[in-house]
Formats: sequence, structure tokens, C-alpha cells
Amino acid sequence: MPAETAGRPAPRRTTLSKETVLRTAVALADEAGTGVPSMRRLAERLGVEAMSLYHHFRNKDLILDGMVDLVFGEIELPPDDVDWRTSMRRRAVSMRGALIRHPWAISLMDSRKNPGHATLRHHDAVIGRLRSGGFSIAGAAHAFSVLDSYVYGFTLQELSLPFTSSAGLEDTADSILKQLPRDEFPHLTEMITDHALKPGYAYTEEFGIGLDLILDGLQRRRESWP
Amino acid sequence: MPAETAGRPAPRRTTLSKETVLRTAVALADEAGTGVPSMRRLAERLGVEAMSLYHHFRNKDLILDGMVDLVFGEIELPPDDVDWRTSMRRRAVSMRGALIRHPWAISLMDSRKNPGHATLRHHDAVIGRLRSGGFSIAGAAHAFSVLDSYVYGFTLQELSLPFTSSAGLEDTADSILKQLPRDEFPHLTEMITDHALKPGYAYTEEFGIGLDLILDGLQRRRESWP
DNA sequence: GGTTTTACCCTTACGGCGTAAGTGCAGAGA
DNA sequence: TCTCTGCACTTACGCCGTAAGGGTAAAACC
Repeated sequence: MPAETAGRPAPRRTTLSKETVLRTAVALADEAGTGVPSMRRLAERLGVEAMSLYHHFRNKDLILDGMVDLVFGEIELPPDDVDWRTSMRRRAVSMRGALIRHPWAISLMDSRKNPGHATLRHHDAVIGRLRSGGFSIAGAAHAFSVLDSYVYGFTLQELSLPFTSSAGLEDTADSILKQLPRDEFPHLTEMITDHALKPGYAYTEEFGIGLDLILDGLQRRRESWP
Repeated sequence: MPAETAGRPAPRRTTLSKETVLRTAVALADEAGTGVPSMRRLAERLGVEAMSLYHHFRNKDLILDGMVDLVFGEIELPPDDVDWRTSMRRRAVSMRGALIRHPWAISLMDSRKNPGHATLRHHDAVIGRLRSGGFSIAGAAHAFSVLDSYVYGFTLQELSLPFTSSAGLEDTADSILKQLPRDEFPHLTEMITDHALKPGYAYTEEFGIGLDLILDGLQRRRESWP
């Protein structure tokens, strides 16, 4: 196999595999703000014409399926060497991390219908760990549902925030406040001025607070669920 | 003003207002499966050319902003004549309803940055009801975050299910099971066969179970949050 | 009534999208 | 050597959002 030439186009002897295409697609999607790449852009990055991709994937949806599955593959499976609660907590934190590293993924998930191998393995492991932690089948279903809903929803909101750092928060909140009719939305303005703008506030910490609340509830119900 | 002619085009004397455009856009988006309409399709429904819309909205994003705000306007504000817990529960149920009636909305929310008037009013009312229910500012922030995360996340997953009725569930689950390597994903198959396929199972009920779990947790923490 | 202004709506055009259909070429097996 | 087969390429179509500018009917003024 020839070494990659220094120039633009990738060496055109090794055939492009599904693997390569998907990895490149994910990398491209991660690059700032561009979102999911078009077939043309993806092909260009691979040193190939757009239509060549259709020899490996019947249509773009299958590429998106593959990309989502790669993201699922990055989520830490719930470990077995700690109690179920710690295990679920670590899985949730890892999941949030993956969704934040790949902000395009969460918007894709709701349109994807064909779970990939990594996705199935992930789901199976989570259910398995809940079962071994003492949850009944129904209980595991409830736990899985509430946990995943929370992680998805929290991350969805987090990603839509127009800032990343807490310095950015200050600027944004300030400019929002300026436009906000103070007397029409008193509670909202109060919350922004007295809470979100307080030094040391970090939205990130909210994640753990809600997560622990849910884990508490699960612990309390674990044995009463049929 | 002339009466509407029997033919296709809407009467072209009344000028089209933002209101009309947004309402039509929402109605069009709700129609089965089509998703958010293109500018051309939206204009066509209004009996107008696509470019005419740009006299009322600087670009399509502003239309999407308006559509999302209309959806927020449909969510029941938390009532004052019941205890905070019931009030929050009703709001959550109403919110889920709105998001399900307008399945395109949730995917739009993560990309929208400019909250509309109805959205702000909604947020203000929720925070206000939590405060009057005895939550501190920080407590209200925590409660709002965990509740909204759950509602968003649950609905997001619910919408991505490939079936609507529980009869549809049965068919889908069956066909999934057939493709699933039983021995590789034992817990997943077990859950589908022994739980999801049990008569009387309705995914919808999951929503209330998780919601009540969260509300319990909030009740327990309400007074300890600074 | 006549004129001007204003408010909308229309036409045309551009570059980008996903992908259907068909062509060309290089390596493997006979 | 020749054919076959797999992969990449070319061309083209009908969508999309929207920039730029032209046309006209109602309203406002004299």
C-alpha cells in the first residue's frame, strides 16, 4: 500500500471502505457548525466523486445510520465492577459526553429507524446491568426509559444554548435581559439576574443534579416494581 | 372584498399577514409525514409565489421561529388553583401533547435561538408557579431543568418509534425480533418478548411513571434546596 | 380627479442538494 | 490473451433557499 501523497487527493488505489466513509463523515460533521456533510462534500474529502459513495451505501440514510451507530459505539457500556447506581451514572455521563462531542447526532437519532450493531449492544448492556442490579423486567424498562429520556432531553437543551463557556453565558444573558420587558416576565428576569448570572454558576452542574434525583427515585422504587 | 372564487387560488385582495403565513406553515407541517414545508410549497398553499413571503419574513429561519412559538402557545400554562405538583404535572402532559401533535417542532427547537413571546410567557409562568409552590430560585431552576429535559427526551424517543398503535408495536417488534441474533443480545430480546409484547402494554404509560418519579424527587428536595 | 407614494407580489436566475442512469477502466481469473 | 467484474466517473433532473429587480393596485395627498 503506497504511502499517502502530500497533495490533496487521497491515494486512489486502496478502495474506500464503509468504515473509512463513515469515519470521515463523522469527522466532517464534527467540524465547527457545518452539521451533517452533503454527499459532495463528503466525497471531496475522500478524494472521490459524490456518486462513488453509492457503491457502498444505497442512499444517504444508510450513511446517517452508520454515523449514529459510531457515536453509540463511543458510549461507555455500564461497568460490572461497581454497584448498579454508579454504573448507570457513569453510562449516563459518558452518553452525554458523546452527544456533546457530536452535536449533530441527537438531531439524527429521531429520524433513524434501523439501529446498528453498536446501538443494539449498548441497549442490551444497559438492560442487562439493570437486571443484574436487581430490577425486574418491567422495572428495567422504566429505569431505561426515564434515564435515557433525561439524558437526551438535557443534552438537547444544552446544545441549543447559544453559549459554551460561562463567560459567554454572561454576555448572552446580559443581552437577553436588555431586550426583555422586565415587568412582563418578572420570574424569568429574576432567575437570570439572581441565579444564572451569579458567579460560579455552571449550567453543566445541573446535569448531575437531575441525574441524581432520578437515580434516587429508581433506588427507592427498584424493589416495588413488579 | 370579493367572495372567494371556486377555483384554486386564494382571493388575492386581502394581504397575507405573518399570522396567516405561520398558521398555514404549521398546518402544512402537520400534514402527514411531510415535515417542515419548503418556501415554495408554503407559498403555493397561500396562493402566492415563494418570494412574496420574503416581504414578511427576512428569511426562513424567522418563519421557523414563529412556528415554534405557535406550538409553545398551545401548551397549557401551569394552573394556579391546584397544588404545585398537580400543576406541573398538567403542564408536562400538555407539553408532551403539543410536541406529539406537531412532531416537527422538537427537531426545530434545538436550532432555534430567538424565543418568541409565547415561549417567554410560558417559561415565566412555569418558574413563577414553582416559586409560588415554595421552591427557591435555585430549586426552581433545578426543577425546571429536570422536568423539561424529561419531557423533551421522552417525546423525542416516542416520536422516533416506528409505530403508533399497540397493534403496530406488535408487528414491528416481531419483525425486529426475527432479525435479532438472540444469543448476542439476550436481555434485549427478553425485554421485547416478555415485556413489550405482553398484552396490555402501552408505551404511553411510561411517560407518567417517569414523570411521577421525578415529581416525587422534587417534592422530597424542595425544601432542602438553598 | 389627478398624481404620487407605498405596499405587495411577481419573474428570473444562481448555486447547492440527493440521486437515477449510463459509461469507462483496471485488476483478477480463464 | 481475453473476458468478467467491481468500482469510480459523467451527465442530468428536479428539488431547495434566496439575491435582485420589475410591475401594479390601493391609499394618500393636492
